[in-house]
Amino acid sequence: MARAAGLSIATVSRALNRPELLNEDTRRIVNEAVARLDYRPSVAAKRLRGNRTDLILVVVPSLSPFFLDIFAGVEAAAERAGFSVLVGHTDRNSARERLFVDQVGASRADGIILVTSVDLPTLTGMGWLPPTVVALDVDGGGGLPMVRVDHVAGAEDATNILLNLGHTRVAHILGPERSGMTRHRLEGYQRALAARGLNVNPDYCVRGDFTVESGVAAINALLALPSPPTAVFAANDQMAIGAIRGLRRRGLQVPRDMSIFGFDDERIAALCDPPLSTVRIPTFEIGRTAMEQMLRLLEGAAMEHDLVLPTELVIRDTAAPAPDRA
Amino acid sequence: MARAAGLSIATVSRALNRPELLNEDTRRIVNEAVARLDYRPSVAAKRLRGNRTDLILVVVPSLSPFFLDIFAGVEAAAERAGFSVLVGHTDRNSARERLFVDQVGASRADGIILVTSVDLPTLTGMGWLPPTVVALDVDGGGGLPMVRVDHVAGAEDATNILLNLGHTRVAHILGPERSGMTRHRLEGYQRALAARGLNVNPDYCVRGDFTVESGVAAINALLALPSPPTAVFAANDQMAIGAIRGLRRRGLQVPRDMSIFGFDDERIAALCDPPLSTVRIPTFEIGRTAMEQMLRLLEGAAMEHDLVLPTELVIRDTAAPAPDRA
DNA sequence: TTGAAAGCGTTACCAC
DNA sequence: GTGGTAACGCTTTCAA
Repeated sequence: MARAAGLSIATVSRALNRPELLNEDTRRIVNEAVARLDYRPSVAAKRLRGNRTDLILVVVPSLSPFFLDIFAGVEAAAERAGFSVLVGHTDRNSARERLFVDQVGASRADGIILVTSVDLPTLTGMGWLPPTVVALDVDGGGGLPMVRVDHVAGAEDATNILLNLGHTRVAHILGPERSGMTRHRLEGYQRALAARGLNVNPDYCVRGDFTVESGVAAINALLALPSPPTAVFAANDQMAIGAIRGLRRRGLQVPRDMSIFGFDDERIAALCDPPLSTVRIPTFEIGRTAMEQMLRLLEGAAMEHDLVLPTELVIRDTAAPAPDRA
Repeated sequence: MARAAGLSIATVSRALNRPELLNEDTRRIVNEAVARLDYRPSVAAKRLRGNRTDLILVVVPSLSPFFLDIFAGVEAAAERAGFSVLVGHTDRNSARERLFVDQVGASRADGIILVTSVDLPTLTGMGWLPPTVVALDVDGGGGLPMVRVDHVAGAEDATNILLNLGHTRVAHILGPERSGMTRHRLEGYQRALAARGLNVNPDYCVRGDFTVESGVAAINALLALPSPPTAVFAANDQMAIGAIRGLRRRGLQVPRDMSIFGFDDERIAALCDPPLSTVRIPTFEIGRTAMEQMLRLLEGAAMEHDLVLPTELVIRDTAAPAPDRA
């Protein structure tokens, strides 16, 4: 103990936390002793008293690059506030999710940020919940603080780009059934068409499952139509890339023969050939905002309980004017 | 406090930690009380006594997808041992790295896994160091426990594949200067050639900087040679993809007109067109092994101080027999 | 088999 | 301004 400094234990504590209360001399003495003994306050003891850990647990369903930027955002905001970030992933397993929540219950962390909860209803049904913020879930719910993104508006924007380029036959490759994301993105597509008085041709809505292969299959189905589209909005980048690949295999070029738009702005979108026009989800900002919400929650400050962040169009090289306009 | 269970504080503690010492009845009483009060032991208090946090800090230079699998490996091993994982990134900033090390010094975590240290020499020069494992650094050093990967052997294997396909004019696109990784991969390339009695044509070694663009530039330089190579081993996937792209722009096809080999097996390698043959770095295993080393370090158990993991060839579609053999 | 009590390193309250 | 001390919630001797 730093009482080898010849001073009382209380004084040392003050010197470290509220130096302004002390004599300059005493302060100096303490500082010297600290330096001499290479003394570091025990975080554990501080926690025992303060009942806080300055730790936030971020739980993701899977460790995909997509969540990396979210994490980066959380970390940025956390660091500024003196928090560190614990990471866990649930493997989309609801039991694991509950386990993590319990960890926080056991005061291993001050709060938990759930990036896309696996099973929100069960969670909110569990009597007590630690301070929780849900990020990126499509559907609101549970009355927990949320940070989300407007998939409908994003899809509408993307479709509008295609429409503004003069395309009138614009198809949509949907995501898997029963996914809220799929539903929202489809809705955005429909809205954009409706706003122009165009009606949705059911043949132009083909189902995929978010994989590259399903994109290839979808474009083949579209091409087999008596009157194929001239532009395609895919519900994610992978399927958009599949579409481009399918087109290329038939000797068709993007965007000369067909315009393509994706969604997500995954890393590969910028790297593929040609670079894909797509819709960016503000991942970093979602992470940052979620952490900021957490800080407010922890302080008991007033807060907006459902924050919706806008997406952003990323125009690259896969969308060109419609052929009759070119 | 669970002394509402009518028992002494010590008994409760025992019931939770060493139930075998107790009467079955008492044990039951405690369990009931625990359930009734939804009691959770305070981690903070436990730590104060035990002087450990059951936390491991993983520090990466940047938040790239590459480190994701490493993290997954660390987490897998950590979870099994009852540890949680804290994540930090240094932005390649040596001061930040020292900061994280200090965090551990302040007993916020029991140990630190440095995934590619920014500044190992400074660190080892800092008098005291917390339990530290270094993962993925190319050069050994500092006497710290290391988990590494054999870049030389990986590069040699890749080059040998090309050589075995009958190519005699095999070029290499190097990474940036002053990178240990670049040096090792170049060495592997040279070794493979030397083993066949081939000598290294300096024109066939062109410098890149690990970006797609530099790959395009490199392939252009190679193609401009009086006698261009028929196969290219690029020091990473990005440059390999750049090479493929450059080739395609000139109407050349891979692997028909040129064989290409990458290094790293990034996600994009499987997704690009055609899927890239490359060398996989066992990222998950590196993470797991590093954490296992950490566990040994913490226990003071005997351990190998420099573990080198093998790379793995991933044969996809970008390498074909040499033209005169086809 | 169980209970009492010391001690872990802080902070915060109250005296001096 | 500074020192004494209780309290935080646990583990771990030591006694009973």
